[in-house]
Formats: sequence, C-alpha cells, structure tokens
Amino acid sequence: MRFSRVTVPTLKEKPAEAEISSHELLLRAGMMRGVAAGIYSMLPLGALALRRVEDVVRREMNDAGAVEVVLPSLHPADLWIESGRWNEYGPEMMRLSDRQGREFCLGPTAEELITDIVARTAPSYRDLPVNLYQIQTKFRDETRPRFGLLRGREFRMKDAYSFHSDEGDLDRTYERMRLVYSSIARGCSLDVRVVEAVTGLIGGDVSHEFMVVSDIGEDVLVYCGDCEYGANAELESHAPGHTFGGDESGSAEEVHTPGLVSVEEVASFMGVGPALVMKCVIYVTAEEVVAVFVPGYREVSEAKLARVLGTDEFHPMREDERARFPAVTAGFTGPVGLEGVRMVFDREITGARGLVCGANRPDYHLRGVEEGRDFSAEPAFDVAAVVQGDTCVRCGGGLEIARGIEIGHIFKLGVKYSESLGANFTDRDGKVKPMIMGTYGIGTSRILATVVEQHHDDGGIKWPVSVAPLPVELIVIKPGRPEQAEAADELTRGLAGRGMEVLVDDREVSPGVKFNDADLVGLPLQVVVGKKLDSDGTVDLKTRYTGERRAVPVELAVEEIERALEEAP
RNA sequence: CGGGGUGUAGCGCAGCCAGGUUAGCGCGCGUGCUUUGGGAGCACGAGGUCGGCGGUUCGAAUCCGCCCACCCCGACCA
Repeated sequence: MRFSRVTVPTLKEKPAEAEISSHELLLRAGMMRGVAAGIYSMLPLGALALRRVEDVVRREMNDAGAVEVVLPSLHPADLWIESGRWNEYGPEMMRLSDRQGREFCLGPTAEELITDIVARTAPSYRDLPVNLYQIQTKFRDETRPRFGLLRGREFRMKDAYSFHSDEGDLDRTYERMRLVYSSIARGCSLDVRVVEAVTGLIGGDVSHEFMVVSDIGEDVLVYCGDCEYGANAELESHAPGHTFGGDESGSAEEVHTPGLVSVEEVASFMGVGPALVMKCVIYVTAEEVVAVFVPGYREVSEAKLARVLGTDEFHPMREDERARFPAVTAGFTGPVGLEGVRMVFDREITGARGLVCGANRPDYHLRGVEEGRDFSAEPAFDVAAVVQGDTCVRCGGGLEIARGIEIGHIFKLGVKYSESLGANFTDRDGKVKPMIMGTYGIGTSRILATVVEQHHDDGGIKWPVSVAPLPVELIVIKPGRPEQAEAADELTRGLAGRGMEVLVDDREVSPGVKFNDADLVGLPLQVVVGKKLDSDGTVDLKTRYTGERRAVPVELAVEEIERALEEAP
C-alpha cells in the first residue's frame, strides 16, 4: 500500500470539532471524516483499523461457538410493535416509511429480528442452545451525539443473541460470553472492568457492562479494591455507613436561619459538619411530590430513586412549580410535621440522632432531631449516590469511583422477547415453552475510539499490534533514488511473503513531514530507508510504542521486523 | 428539549462591536528553481454563494428578523 496512492489526508492542526484525543487523532491521522453530527466516514486506514477490531471480535465469538449471520439494518415496524418496543423506544429510534407508507426503522439493536428468525424454526430442546451474532451498523438518534466515534448516531456493533431451554444453560452461555468479552478487550489492548449494570430498554434481570476506565468516560462506575465487586454507579450499592448523625439530645429546637438554604450554609452557621445535616431534594412526578432525604454529604441518585418510585418520569421541582405545592417550603423542608408530600428516606438516616433539618417554615431549621422520636424513616431505601470512602457491601473493602467508557454490555433477558414474539420450543416433556434468551453487545467502532484514547501521545496514535491498520510503515527518504526505491520494494515483498502488509511512504516530501505523519498515523513499526543504506547498508527500525530506534543491516531487516513486531505491545 | 458558543478558501483563524474600493493571514494545493534524516526557502499562481432566506440602507461578511448546521454544558440514553 503506497501512501501516495491511498487517501490519508493528515492534518497539521486540530480540527475545531474535536474535543477528545481519539476524535482529534482519528481525524488528524486521516482515518475518518465527519459527515454530520455523530456520523462518520471511515477512510482507508480507519476502515482497516475497524476491520482489525472486528476480526478480533469475530475470532473470539467463533471460538466460543457463536455463529455469524448478517441481518438487515432496515426493520419492518410490525415486529417492533409486536414486542412493544415501537413505542417504548421513542424518538431514539430512526423511523422512516417506504413509498407505500409502510413503516420501518433503522435497527438500533436486533432482538426482534433474530427472535423472529429462531421462532420460525420451531425448535425442540434438542436444537438448543443457539448463539447467533452479527457485526452491523446500528442507528440510534441520540439526544446528544458527541466525542466522535464514542457516541455516534450511526455506529458499528457486534450483537449476539442466545436461545436456551433452561436457565442453567443460559447461565453457562452468559458466563462464557463474559469471558469472551474480557478476552476481546485484552485482544484490543484494553483494560476492562466488568461491572453490574441496569438493564434499561433492552430489559431482563441481570446484566454486566464492560468498562474501560478513562476520565472522558460518560459512565461512573464503582469497584472494590479488595474483592471482585463492581457496579455502575446507577446500580451500585455501598455498605451503609454509621457516620451520619451525632449525639442524643433532649428535644428538637427551632433555630432562625435566615436565607440559609444549602447544606454548607446551614452547617457552617450551626457550627457543625455536613454529617449532621439532612439534605432534602424535592422531586415532582406525574402524580405527586416527593421529598427525598439523604445525608448532607451525599447526593440523591436519580437512577436509584427511579427504581424506588417505579418510574423515571420525574424531575427536581422547578421554581414555577412551587406555587402548586404550598406544603413544600423551598430550602427549609424537613420530615418533622410534613404533610401531603411523599417522603423517601435514605437508609443511612435510620436511627440517626442530633440532626439538623428544615423546619417546614421559611428561614427556620430544626436541630437535635432524632429519627424514630421526631419522625419515622420507615421504610428506608438506598437512594443516595456513592461517595469516595464508602465501603464495599460484599467485603467491607474500600470502594473506588471512576469514570468509564462502556464498550460492551451483556444481558440475561429471560423470556421478555420470546413471550411477546411467540418464540417457543418443545421441551423434553412435550410441552411448548418460551425460549430463554441472552443478548450480548459490544461496540466495535467505540472500541476503535477507545483504543486510540488509551494508546496515544502528543505525536499521535500508538496502535497496539493486534488492531493496527497495518503493522509496518516504510519511510523512503528519497523515493527518487533508485537504490532506496529498490530496497523499499524488496523489503515490501519480503514482508508480504511473511504476511506483513506495509504502508510505504513514497511521497516526494521532506523527511520531517514523513516522520511526523508516521508518528501521527501510528503504525507499530517504522522502517526508514535513507542515507544509512548508502553509507553502511542499514535501515532504521523504530518501535512507535516505545520510541526505541536502531539500525539493522538491510538484508536482516525482514527477520528483525518480524521479531520486533512480536515484541511490540 | 433548556442554556452557552461558532459558521468567512480543503484545514486553522482575523475582519463584524464603530456598514464604505479588488475580503485578509497561516497551513495546505499548483508551477519553477534551490533544498532533503524530524512539519525547508524563494518566486509566481489557483482557490470564496462570507451557512441560508428575508429585511434595513445609496451601499451589508459587518446592523435587524427568521431558519439551518456544527460544537460545549445539562436533561436524556445505552
């Protein structure tokens, strides 16, 4: 592959639209181009890199006994109506209709299609399990596409679906997929953490996400430093601390706290820490007002609250809604004597004494409040977000909090789709039962971006060998000189003979341009054919990852390159 | 959807507030000469619906209105 003949439009300057490294570098290295918000064209080198990632995925899936299929991107509406997700998915789904007015969508995922296919085979327990997967372009009309390939509206994903005759069999495949996903991440040189996750629109009871820890990650995850526990912060459960509350007091007393609303203001006015102040956040749902109480040093977790309330249709009370709910005293709401409002307490409040909270009267707080005496926190829930220093529910170890990029997500679906779509099998006992399903997604274009995010420096990308678009870039300093051109040709042939394809920079530009572009594009190994060829018959060999560079005799170059590639990350 | 920002040559930007000749700069691109191991120099040159539509004005990149696109924060989502 010759640089001069391949479209690799490298950019010297950072494109204005790029905010994070992977976005910037994929654009600057001439690997992709933006087309519209969240939609990208992959140029030759980007397309190769994406293919490498997908090859890793394909190999691992095949090894695990899954079988590849190719499904359409265009799905008829009726399947989605049958499963109930035509409405559930909402504006996130790209919809369109054909010339007859029949409705379709561009598939955001493929449970409906695949379940329908398997259902039509009317299998018996003898035919199960099956595990089918595809690597396809998916469409989700994200409310806010961003970060280049990390959150696009059109993106590449491998999705697999397994069908079982009993739970135990699903469990086995699920475990297998869990291992496969970790191994895919390793194969792409990504450190991944497996965390418990919420199932969202896909449904099911149990799910795990595969997270790459990164500051630019859009998720927050929690994991234990001492045991295997890990969870998305939306689901996380920390051990309740015993740090909330203070000493016993004779009785609660009112304190004048003019204009003091925030926990910090009230705490410092009272001369106490936030561990004594009970925070109250007012939410409004379609039916009611909910006062949520958490310790002053915590935030309400809206994801947890959604599970307590059984709906995610709520929002913090807005200024303009205050008039409708006179019982709520903005900034001074407390649980003592509060009427006409649903109260939700965090479990850390149970048994707490000596608390400071709103007095349900403007400009007044109460102090010395005691749960059980002055108000009841029954029933209490886990509705507070984790904070640094919380301990693990499993082993009591210290919890770590980090941001993460979700590269994969696996679900035990159960019978959600097989029931709604009539995907049944005949069991050993002759009875017809719904198949038990699992679904396993991994974002290949997102992995590509994540790899760049994790493997780069100021000069550009540092592709790990396993997913590099090509293994070697051959820089010919003066392609016009016959000796150099011939040596380059010979090296290219020699490497091709051993299965190593080469990007040859044969452009008539100054050496600095080629060196910089080579670092930017970031192929694992650079071979420089230049003046040393004339002077002492050597070429330079540079490992992009380490920056290490050495001269090797040209006749040994092919073996040396092969060896260096085996050693490179 | 709420808030903020930006649209001027392939890319990065200035000009706009205080309207006024052929709309500039850097990079990139073309030609020629010189250069050639870490983004070369000189000379000449090509390249623009100033996001779109409408308005104000003798005159609009510049002022006003509407629309569109892109980016950021949030809400949302997986």
